[in-house]
Amino acid sequence: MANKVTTVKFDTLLNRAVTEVIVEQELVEMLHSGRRLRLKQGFDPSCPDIHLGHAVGLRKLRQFQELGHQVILVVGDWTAQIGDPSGESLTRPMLSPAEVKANATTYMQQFFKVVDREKTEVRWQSEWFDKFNLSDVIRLTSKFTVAQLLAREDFNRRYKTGRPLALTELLYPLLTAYDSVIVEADVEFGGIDQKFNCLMSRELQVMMGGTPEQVLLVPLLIGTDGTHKMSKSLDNYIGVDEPPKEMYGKIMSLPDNLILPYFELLTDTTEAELEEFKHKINTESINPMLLKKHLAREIVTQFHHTQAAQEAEGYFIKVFQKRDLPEEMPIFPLSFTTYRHLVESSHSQIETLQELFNNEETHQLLTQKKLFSHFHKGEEKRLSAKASEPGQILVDVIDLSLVAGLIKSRGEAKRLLKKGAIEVNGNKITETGPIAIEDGSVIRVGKRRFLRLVNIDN
RNA sequence: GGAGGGGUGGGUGAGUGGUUAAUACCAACAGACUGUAAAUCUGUCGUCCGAAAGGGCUGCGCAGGUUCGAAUCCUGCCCCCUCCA
Repeated sequence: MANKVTTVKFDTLLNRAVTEVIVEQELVEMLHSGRRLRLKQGFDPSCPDIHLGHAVGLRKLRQFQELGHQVILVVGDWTAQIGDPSGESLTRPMLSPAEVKANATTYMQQFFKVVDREKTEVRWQSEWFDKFNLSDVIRLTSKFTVAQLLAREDFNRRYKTGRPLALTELLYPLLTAYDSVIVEADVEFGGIDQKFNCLMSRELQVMMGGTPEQVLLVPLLIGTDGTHKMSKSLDNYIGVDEPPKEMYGKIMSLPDNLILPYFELLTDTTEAELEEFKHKINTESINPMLLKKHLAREIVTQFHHTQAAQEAEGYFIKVFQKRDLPEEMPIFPLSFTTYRHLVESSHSQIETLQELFNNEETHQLLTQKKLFSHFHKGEEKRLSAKASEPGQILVDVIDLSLVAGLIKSRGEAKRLLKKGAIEVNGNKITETGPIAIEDGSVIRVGKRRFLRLVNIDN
């Protein structure tokens, strides 16, 4: 346990991927005491997805666990109803208990990809807040002043700039502070943006006759846009639950200047290696792309496994660097026979179609219906099935792409067409109109959108 | 209770009766380039018809109204902010 641990280890523990420790000296003493510490980590179940930004703190938790300490995961099923004030979205719908529960399950499944389940205790706010009555609320709120709460930077900014600030939002820090009191937290973990809340916890703990928790704040991770902190609302995040290929690709799309911070905050790369990477980048003695691939492998391995990382890399090289087709892609199933039949007899009924495709998935069924109804609209749109070779059908690729959801609108399709962004079996398409398609033909839009047509008659 | 300000496309935010499908920026998408889904450059960015020129439709909190014509004016409603009490 803690007594075996050297000061050198503490140094990394308290410095790498850490912005601030309050109060560092006290935390060091605690760590040396040999006591099993209670590490509090809260989460808001209205937003159950964990991304790499969260992972920075969770990795830190994990490191503490490896020294034998205990994590207390507090499920904010009450604070979820208020909404995290930093989100600035007032109109967050209140979640039903069932939704909260479902979200919590999702969250934990991701949470335990990083944190050791064995050394984690899960507590729900409702354990204590369900019993709260008005006098409890008054007792709690009377301990703080408005000025104190407005000291929080984002409250203050919103107040000053005339943006909405709900009364309940001011309650948020008080409730999370109360959590700390109940779970008897020794150390609270959070991003630097949680600093205010954590400090409130300390104050309240003292007011209620306890010892103030120590606070360990980790830096905010910059998102894929390269400027803002990673967050779901900005859609610049990489989820820990994303498929390997997606995760790998998103990391490759990071601006090059994020390579080092990501290595530092999200991997176990040694300090020496970090220095080496830094040197190589500064002297331009390595193509940043290679380092980024290394980073992507590391991270995908961490959240999936080595093989997945290799496959993702293979995919990346094949599809994006070489611009080949991927081995697997979405499939558009279509009965060629039926297709011909319907195209030839323009008066076929949609109902007939429904019957024909009854065994297909609903979604596909719908899209196929649309495809055919489109052809039925105008005479000139009718295609001559006879003109095509056996084993082929004539299809307007644009229509097909629209139906399949590959392209959003006809307008977009036209624009893409003009730029040569659409290809079929490797040949660029430059105008609308029917094209001979066979079983297994591939439609590609841009670099990333693919569709393989499959004849279900075979 | 009183006085005033405001709600615009995914986001920020211009626009106060026609030249506005709506400035700008961001995001997004595509193309070129590239050993990166980096960077850079170029273009696109409501939707439908059309090869195109062009033409429909929908659209500026919600519902009505005035007008040849409304994001812009009027009425009611909903929501937000500020000050006074």
